[in-house]
Amino acid sequence: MTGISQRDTMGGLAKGLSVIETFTAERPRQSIAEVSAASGLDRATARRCLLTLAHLGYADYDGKFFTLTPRVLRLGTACLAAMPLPQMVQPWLDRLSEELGESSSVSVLDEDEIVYVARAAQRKVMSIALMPGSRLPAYCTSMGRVLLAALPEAEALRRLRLRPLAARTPLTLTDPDAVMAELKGARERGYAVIDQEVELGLRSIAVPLLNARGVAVAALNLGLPALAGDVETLSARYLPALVRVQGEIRKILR
Amino acid sequence: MTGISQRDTMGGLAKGLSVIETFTAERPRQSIAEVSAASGLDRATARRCLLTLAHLGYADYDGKFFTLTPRVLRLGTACLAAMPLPQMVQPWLDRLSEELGESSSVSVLDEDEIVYVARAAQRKVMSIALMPGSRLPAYCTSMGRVLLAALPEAEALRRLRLRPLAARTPLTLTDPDAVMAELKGARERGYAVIDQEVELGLRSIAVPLLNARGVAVAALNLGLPALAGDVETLSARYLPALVRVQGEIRKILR
DNA sequence: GGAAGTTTGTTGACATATCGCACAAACGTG
DNA sequence: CACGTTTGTGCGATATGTCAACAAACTTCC
Repeated sequence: MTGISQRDTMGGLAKGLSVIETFTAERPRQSIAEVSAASGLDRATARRCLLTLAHLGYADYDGKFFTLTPRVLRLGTACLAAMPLPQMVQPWLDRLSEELGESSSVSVLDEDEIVYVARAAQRKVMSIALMPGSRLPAYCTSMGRVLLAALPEAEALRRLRLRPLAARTPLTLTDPDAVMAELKGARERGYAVIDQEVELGLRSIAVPLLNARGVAVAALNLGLPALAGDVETLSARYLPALVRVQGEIRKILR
Repeated sequence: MTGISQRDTMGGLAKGLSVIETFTAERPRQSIAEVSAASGLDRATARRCLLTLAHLGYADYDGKFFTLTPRVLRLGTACLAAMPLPQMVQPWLDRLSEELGESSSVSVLDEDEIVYVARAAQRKVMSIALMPGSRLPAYCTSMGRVLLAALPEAEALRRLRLRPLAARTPLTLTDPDAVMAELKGARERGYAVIDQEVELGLRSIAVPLLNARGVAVAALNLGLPALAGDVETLSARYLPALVRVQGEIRKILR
C-alpha cells in the first residue's frame, strides 16, 4: 500500500542484478574494473557482487575476467516458465504459421522494448534469429505499435522518449510525433502494419491479444517478405486469420 | 587464489536470486509466505527481496501475490547474448537441419541438466517445444550423455546423484550404474544415441563440440522420429554429417 | 631498459543497511 | 467473534557499502 521505504529494500540485490545486466554480446568477458565502470558501482562493491555470483555458480572467474554461466539462464527461464501465456498460445501459433506459411510470434511489452515469448518460425526472412527472450525496440515493430497504442497517450510518449529513436532502415520512423500518429491509427484500426522499418525486405502485421477484460496483455504478429503488393492487400489477405486467432485466444485468457 | 571469504560475499544477492528461482510453471504467482517456504528464507527477508524486485521492475505485486515480469528475461538473455557459441553455431545448425530434414540443437551442461543454447527446428517430433534456454535432464538425453562422458567419472557420477533418475518413458535408464556404462560407451565411440528415453517416438544422436584444445564445451544433436530401422542404421546414416559439422565448429572455437 | 604515471585488485576502518527474531496487525473462516 | 494463518514492523546484533590507502601490474615515454 505505502511506497517502498528504505527499510524494505535490499541494496545488494539491486546491485547484483545490475552487475548481471552489464554483460552483453559486446562485453561477454569483463574485469572487475569494467563492471564497476559499466554499473557505476564502486570497484570494491562490484568485486563482491562478482565473487558472490561466481561462488553461486552464476559466473566463472579465471583470476582476471568474469563470464556468465548457463546457470544465469535459469533466472530467465524461471520467468518464461512461470508465464502461462507462451504455453497457451504456442499451439495457435504453430497452426497459424503452418496454414499461412509464414513466421508468427507473440511478444509482450517491457518498457520501450518488445520481448518475444513464443514463436513459430517458418522460413528465414530476417537476418537475425528471433527466439523467446529476444528483444526489439517497440517503436518500429508492428507488435510494439499495437502494444504502445494500448497505453494511455502520455505513457506511450514517455516510453518513446526513453531513448532516441534510431533509423534501422531508411524507412524507419524516428520522429516521436510521427510514431504517435501511427499509434493513433493502430488504436482505431485495431492492428498495425510495418513496412521494412526494422529490416529491409521485412513487413509485419500485428494485432493485440486481449484478455477477457479487454486489456492488451501481448501482441501477435506475422512476419512477411516485402514482395510485390502494397500494404492494403497485405492486411486484406492476412488480417482475417490473425483476428480469428485473436478471438480464440481471448476466450482462454483469463 | 584463496577461497571465497565471508568478507567477499553478498548474502542479499544470493538470497534475491534464490527468490527468483522459486518461481516456476507450477507456482507462477506466489505470496510472501510461499516464497519464504520455498526458498527457506525468513519471511521478513523474503518480503524485502520481493519488494526490492518489484521496486526494480523485475516483479509485479498486487498487494497479495507477486509475479515475475518480462524484465527478468533480460538477465537470461544478457547471458545468452554474452555467449559467443550460439551465434557461431547457428548457421551450421540451419544448414544441417535443412540438409537432413530433421531438427538439430546445441546445448551446454549446467550441473545435471542440459541447456539448449541454439536450435534449428524442422518438424515436430516432440510434444514439448524446445527453445534456447530450455532444460532437460542430462542423464536421459543424447547431448547430456556425451557431455557427462567428457567429465571425470567421479564428477559425472556426482551429477547423476544430485536427484533421483526418473523414468520419463518405459525405456528410460534409471540406474546410475547403467547410465555410467552408457557414458563409457559414448566416451569410446565419440557419440551417443538415445532411443525414446526422453519421450516415446523420439530418438536422438549427439556428438560433443570440442574447442581447439579438445575440451568438450557443448553438444550437437539431431532429433529423429523413432520409425523403422534399428539404432545402428541410424548412426550409420546421420553420424557422418554430425562429425563433419563437429570438425568445422572445432576450427572456429577458440 | 627503466622510471614515472596510470590502472587495477585488494584490504581496513567506519558508518549504515540488513537479518532474523519476536510481536502486533490484518485477513479470512467457520 | 474467536481462531488460525498471513503480513507488517521495531530492535539489537551483524553483515555490507563506502571511501581511502596501498601494492602490484601494466603503459608510456624517454
